[in-house]
This record gives sequence, C-alpha cells and structure tokens, in this order.
Amino acid sequence: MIPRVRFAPSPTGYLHVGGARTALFNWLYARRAGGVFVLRIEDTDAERSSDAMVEGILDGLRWLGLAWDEGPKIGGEHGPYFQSQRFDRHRDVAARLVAERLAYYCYCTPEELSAKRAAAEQTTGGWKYDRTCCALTDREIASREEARMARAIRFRVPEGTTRFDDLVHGPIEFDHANIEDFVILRSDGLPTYQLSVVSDDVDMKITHVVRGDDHISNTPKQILIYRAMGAALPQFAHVPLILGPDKKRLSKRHGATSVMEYARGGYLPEAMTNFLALLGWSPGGDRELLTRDELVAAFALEGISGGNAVFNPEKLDWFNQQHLMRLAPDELALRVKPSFEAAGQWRDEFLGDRRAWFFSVLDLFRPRAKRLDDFAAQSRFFFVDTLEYDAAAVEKHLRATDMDEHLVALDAAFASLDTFDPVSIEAALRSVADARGVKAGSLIHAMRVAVTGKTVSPGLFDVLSLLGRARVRQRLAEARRVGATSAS
RNA sequence: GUCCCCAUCGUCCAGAGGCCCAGGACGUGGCCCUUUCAAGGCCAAAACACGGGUUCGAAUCCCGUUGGGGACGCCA
Repeated sequence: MIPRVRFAPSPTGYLHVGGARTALFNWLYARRAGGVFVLRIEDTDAERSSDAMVEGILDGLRWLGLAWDEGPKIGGEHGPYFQSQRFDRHRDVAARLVAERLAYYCYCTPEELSAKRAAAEQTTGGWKYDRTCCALTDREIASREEARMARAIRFRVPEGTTRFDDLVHGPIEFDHANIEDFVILRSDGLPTYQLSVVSDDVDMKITHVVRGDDHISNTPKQILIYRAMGAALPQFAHVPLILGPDKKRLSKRHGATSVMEYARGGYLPEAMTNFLALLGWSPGGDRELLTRDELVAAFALEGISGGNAVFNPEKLDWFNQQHLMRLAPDELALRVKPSFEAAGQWRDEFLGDRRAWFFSVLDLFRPRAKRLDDFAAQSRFFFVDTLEYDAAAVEKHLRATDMDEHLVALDAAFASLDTFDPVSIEAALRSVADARGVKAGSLIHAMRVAVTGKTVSPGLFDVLSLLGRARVRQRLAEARRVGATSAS
C-alpha cells in the first residue's frame, strides 16, 4: 500500500511558518516513502474563508517547492479537493450514523447551551453536553421533527477509552468520560470539522495524518468516527508547535509569520525548508546544512521530537547565508535578477556575453550577503555611472596628507600594467606605497573610497580588477576632484 | 476547572543504562587571518528543572512535584 498523506489548511489566513512546516513534513514523508502528497482545502467555514487566502496558501507552497500530487488546480482521483464541495458526502455519513443510532439529533439551541455552559463554569468550572437530547424518546423526536425544529447531529460517545500510538508521541490514551457528545453536523446542515476531516481522509485514502500537536485532543473523537464509519484508522503523527521567542504560540505579533514575507524578504526556499525541517526534527547526529534531496533522504517521522520549538530568526539568517554561498552560479543569477531589476541595475547580457563577469561580481558578495537583495544593494557601485560618496569616508581617506599625489602615482602605475588582474594590481599598489614611504593600507583605503564611495567592500584588488582599468582610472580622476573640492 | 502533550546550554538539536565531569549548530565573548566588511579557522562562557525510586551504574527507565504548551465551540 502506498502511503498517502495530506496537508489540509483552512484558508482563513496566509500560509504561516507553522503550517508551512506541517506541509513540509507531509511532503518530506511522501517523497521519502514514495507516497502521495495530497492538498485539501478545508473551507468549511465560509465566513472566514476566501479565494484570496487559498491563492496565498498555494503561492506559499509553490515558493517552498512543496508540489502536491493531488489537489487544487491539478485535481486527482479522489477529488474534489475543496471540502466545501464535499458536503453531500458529509451529510450522508451523518445521516447514516443517526440511522445506526451512533449519533442523534440534538434540538438544544445555541442559547440554551451557552446558558448551561455559563452556569456550569460558575460552579464546577467545566462543562460537558448533558445529553438532554440523547435521552429523547422516539415519540419526542418525532414530534420535534414534525414541528420542524432546528437540530444538529451529535455523536453518541460510548463509555470506555480510546488509545492510539502516535508516531511522534507514542501511546496516548483518553477516557471517554472527558469527551462530550460533540456536534458532527450543524443545524444549518453543514458538517463540523470533526466529521469532515474524517470523512474526507477516509475517502481520500489517507494513511498517515501528520498535523500539529494542537489536534491531539481531537484525535479520540475522530477515531470514534472512523470506527463508527467502519473505516480503517490511519497512523497519526502529531508534530510539536512552533513558538515565538516568548514561548507563546507563534502569531502576528511576533513579526513575520507568513512564508511569503520571507520570500519577499530575500530568503531562499531551500534555506527556509532546511531551517523549518530542523525545527523539531533531526536526522540524528550533527548534520544541519542539508539540501532538499538530503532532507528527503534522511527524513523519518520517528525522528520528530515531542517538545515545542521556538522560532529563531538569527538561525534562519545563517541558513540563508549558507545556502546563498552554495547556490550554483546561474541559479544565483536568476534569483538575484528581480532585485537587480528593481534597482535598475539589470542588463540581459549578464546572462549572455557578460555572464562570466557578472558571476564573478556575484561571487564577491556571496560571503557578505544574508538576503538575496543584499547582492544588488552591496554591489551597486559596479553598475552605476556616478558614485555617491560617503562624506566621512572622503574626509578620512581621500583627504589624507598628500593623497592627491599618491593617487596620481597610482594612476600611472595602473596605466602601465600589462594585465589588470588582482595580483598585478596589488603588486603595483604596494610598490607605489613603498616608493612613497606610505603604508599600503592608506592607499588601499583611499582607493576603496575612490571606486566604491564607501569604506566597506569586498577585497579591493578583486574589486578593481572586475571594475576594469578604464573605469578605475575614470573613478580615480573623479575621486581626485571630490577630494579637492571643499577640502578645508 | 478538566483532559492531553512536553521538559538537555539563551535558542534549535545529538544523546535510545555504562563511550557523557554531556556533543554539534545559531547567538554571545576572545584570538587568528587581514586592506575594510564579511566569510573562514581556533578558543571560551553556557544545560541534563526538582525530589524520590529501579539498577553494580541513569541525561537516558518508573513515580511524584514544579514549570511550559495545547485542547476543552453548531471554529478549523
């Protein structure tokens, strides 16, 4: 039997990092086990669901590279994949359970229930449905039906206990005494979550239910439904939640929680998945930096730890940086392109004739970039005609004693070089420094300001070489003017 | 209030009775490299929540306490 897993988000918000990790675990499991990854949209709550949210979630999954084998857009044998299109089936199941006396009609109104609940909370503190309608005789039911009273359907919870072996937590047991007769079909005829998940998971032949820890307490209710339906149980794996730095469940007030915010923020999906995968799971040993294929190869539900995990943005940054450094050149170029375009620094020849040069420039910034857009920002001086000079830098390095003469000497030295490569340039600069009795450092700093406008850049000789002799000499001349003007 | 889950450095993990006076990573501090900033290398500080058992031996097993989280809806 091939494993079938599913990710079943409700489109009441964008894909957040917690949901993303749940999706990732499902996807990893499917890929690892040669199974099928199903995407099902749980839009039972029409009030809070919207098409925009559905698209948002799909975008998030696509960005992460978590392609689904069955689901929205692509369909599949077990569709439809929108829960709202499966209500008839849910109603059938509910009706069947009523017919089999495994569920019953409940005519209690929401008002009555909340009053009872409020009263109970005053005294005992806890409340469980009192089974008023469970005790109704056939005659009483018939008269209520005749009166067309609104009624919901409740599941008749039998006495006993339910236990299951959770793949991450091990055996978990619940006493039915703590489970009330829960509603499976609302009085408006729509199913509740408990019914629709089970019904759909059964129909979609889901073999492994991998979802958040917060569903543990729903599991016994759902198992009861599986049994009542006469369906085989899937395996359950409840993965721990992701918490904010304050140890509270991650939410908007913790900052970015939508995965698309990270996409826009210059993060690599491979870094995100690597980071998310290791939040609560470990391949064992000390391995941390893993490619997507390595994650798939190493993944096992059993390796997921039981405790909640705190989201650590600094570590995400580190993963991003590491993956940035390992990205293939053409891949990097492609990913960086949008931000170069946005900065007005893009030219198609960077993927054509100037490809080698462009890749070299990018390589200079790899160890310095944390996000994708850092490349465009930090390398800007390579792509503009007129530099913006940092005033303090100009003051400190360009207006140092005798610097103008030193620059003239450097220009001459550069002009006479056979090849304008880093090694030759460095040798030339150092010999000028020697000859003029100044420290090479002072010339290096001055040159850096001259060609980049700033005090911070990649290694100067690499920068000069890639800038090319003509532009370097041009900027040298410009720098001398800048150094001269308003020099006090 | 009831039920459930969890408990190793600040954070994420390793550890499945002796290999552990506990290992890796992020972060932090220092040093090295060095033309700046990074990256990289080296070093350091930093944890088995507590109390009982079981055992020749416990971070690892059991019980309790405490702490944290989650669930208790005609939401999902």
